[in-house]
Amino acid sequence: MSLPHVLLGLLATHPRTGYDLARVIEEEVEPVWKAEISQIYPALARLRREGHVVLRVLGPRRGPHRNLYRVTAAGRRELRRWLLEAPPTPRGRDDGLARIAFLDVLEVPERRQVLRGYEKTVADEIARLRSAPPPDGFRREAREAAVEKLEAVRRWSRTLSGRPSLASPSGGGKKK
Amino acid sequence: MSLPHVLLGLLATHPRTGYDLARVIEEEVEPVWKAEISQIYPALARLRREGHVVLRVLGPRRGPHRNLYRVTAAGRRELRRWLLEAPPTPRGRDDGLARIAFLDVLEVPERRQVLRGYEKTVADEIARLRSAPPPDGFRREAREAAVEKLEAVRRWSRTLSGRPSLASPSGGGKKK
DNA sequence: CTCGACTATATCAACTCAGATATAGTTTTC
DNA sequence: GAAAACTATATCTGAGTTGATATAGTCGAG
Repeated sequence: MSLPHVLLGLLATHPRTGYDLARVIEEEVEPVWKAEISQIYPALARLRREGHVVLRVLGPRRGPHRNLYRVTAAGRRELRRWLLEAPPTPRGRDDGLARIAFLDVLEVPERRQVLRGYEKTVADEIARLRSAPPPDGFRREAREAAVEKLEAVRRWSRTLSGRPSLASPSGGGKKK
Repeated sequence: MSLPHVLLGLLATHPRTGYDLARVIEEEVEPVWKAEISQIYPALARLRREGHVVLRVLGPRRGPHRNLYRVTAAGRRELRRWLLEAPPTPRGRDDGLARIAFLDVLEVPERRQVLRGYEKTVADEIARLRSAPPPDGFRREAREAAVEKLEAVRRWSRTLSGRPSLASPSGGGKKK
């Protein structure tokens, strides 16, 4: 439900084409929200139907023709409304942690292997985000927050791996 | 792509009905993975078609009849395969942070308001997870990792709110 | 004894999301 | 000058996800 609002947010500073939006999302808002180009075109069409954006067709200066989208006053109102609305509780979906949750079914050496794999995935993503040029404004802040989340799970994962034995979970304690 | 594997993971310890699975997911694996009951029934049917679980119908001891699902050897193999597979890079989707990313379009007092709302959502979720009884085994570890993520964004958000002015992002610096 | 809560299965419509494919002009590289 | 890479729009299939609704038996409260 947030993709249309992300698009409105990006269009709020200056008008862009669908293709531009896809690039900006990938480069600047990615850890916080992502979308395939195939998702963006229908979303823009819908925003247009709802009167939140208007479209101007540009003659092909270079390359094929471009559809330039611009936010309307109604679009800005809708963006404000969404921003001030309370966010839903965070989506509970993390493929890496889901694997960790069922580590009991594996033997101890395999548990270590899974943890190493998880740490690598997280570390790679942190590296990718750190090496990319930081976006402007609060998009930069949001990205930093995303990095903080990743750093937190990395620290946690290292602590778990470093435990003398992964034989039994929760540090071996079984005080129920 | 992970829901079937989460179901296999839960069924690995003992057989359960679809309804049981929904309850366990909600209570124990929620911050890491979640699913509506309407998603679980078709997923079980598919696991059954694939030979990863088998079904036994129980006569209605109390209430309506129950369909009890049990993992097969093939199901355990599939679970192991998934566990040892490298996890995909974490899903980039966070409704709360998405709002933060576009804070520039608001006036400073409204920015504070949004941040307070975000902090409240995060704090509530942390409280909810802390107050719930901790699950067994690595499910507990996974939940703790999820809490660590939330704590990280909470710390980050408080730092941002505490800045003398939210007038310009990135601490007011504009070194491009 | 009726009402509401709980257990339990199941389906449906709508929407979101991912990946592939099609088309086509422009620019860059060898 | 041909091939590859880039800009740009668009559609389609399939899978994932949500929320609503239907059915029906049991149990406890009033």
